[in-house]
Amino acid sequence: MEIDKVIHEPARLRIMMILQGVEEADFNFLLNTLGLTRGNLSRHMDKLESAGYIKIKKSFNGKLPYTSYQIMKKGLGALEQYWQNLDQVRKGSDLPAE
Amino acid sequence: MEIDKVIHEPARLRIMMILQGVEEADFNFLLNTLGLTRGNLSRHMDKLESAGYIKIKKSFNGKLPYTSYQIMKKGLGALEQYWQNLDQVRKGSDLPAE
DNA sequence: AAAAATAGTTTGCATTGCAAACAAGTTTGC
DNA sequence: GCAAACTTGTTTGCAATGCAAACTATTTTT
Repeated sequence: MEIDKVIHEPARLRIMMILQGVEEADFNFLLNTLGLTRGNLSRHMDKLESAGYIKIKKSFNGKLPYTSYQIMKKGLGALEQYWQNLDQVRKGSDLPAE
Repeated sequence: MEIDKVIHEPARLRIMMILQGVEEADFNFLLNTLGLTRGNLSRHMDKLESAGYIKIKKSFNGKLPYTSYQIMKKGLGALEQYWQNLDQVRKGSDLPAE
């Protein structure tokens, strides 16, 4: 049993928990909600996209760029698995000779 | 609410969960149980000691050095707090405007 | 038209996890 | 009895990562 490092990072875990509950969320919403710097948020989203956990949707809001994010099936599955794995650790049932 | 990075590292979280349940555990027991390298384990234990979460007890088993570890009150508290914080994240109740 | 704001991205640094190399002694084999 | 191999850890060095400052590109304000 391996803890998923992509999800384990607290900022990304929070992002995944947010995305799990909504249709989609945009850059500024996440920024305000999480209190990260923009650079930091940008990198985290890249990482989540590289893992195939979210989709980045770029468009324009009027003339300004507008970026929003959507969790993907793979991301939902990974998130669920993550919590299950953590439950195992919590119960101690990840140790041999239980 | 801040996730405790000292505990958050999966290897150290497992170590803390083990130490929580026993009087004390020695180096080789942790080594075999967790499947880390010796160097890696040594560093993790240093980190936990620096945080004041465990006590390192050095003695001799016959003529060979023998190192064992014991969780401290501060460590127990931090571990409990850690799980509480993670529960908050899980419930989404760490977000503003809940 | 210059200055400030918006919306992100890229770069660079400091920290950290990890294993290889090292240290210090002990036991085994010849 | 001494060299080789084992035990028990620690230290060193590298690669990856989180983080914020600096940058890009465009738009809005003054």
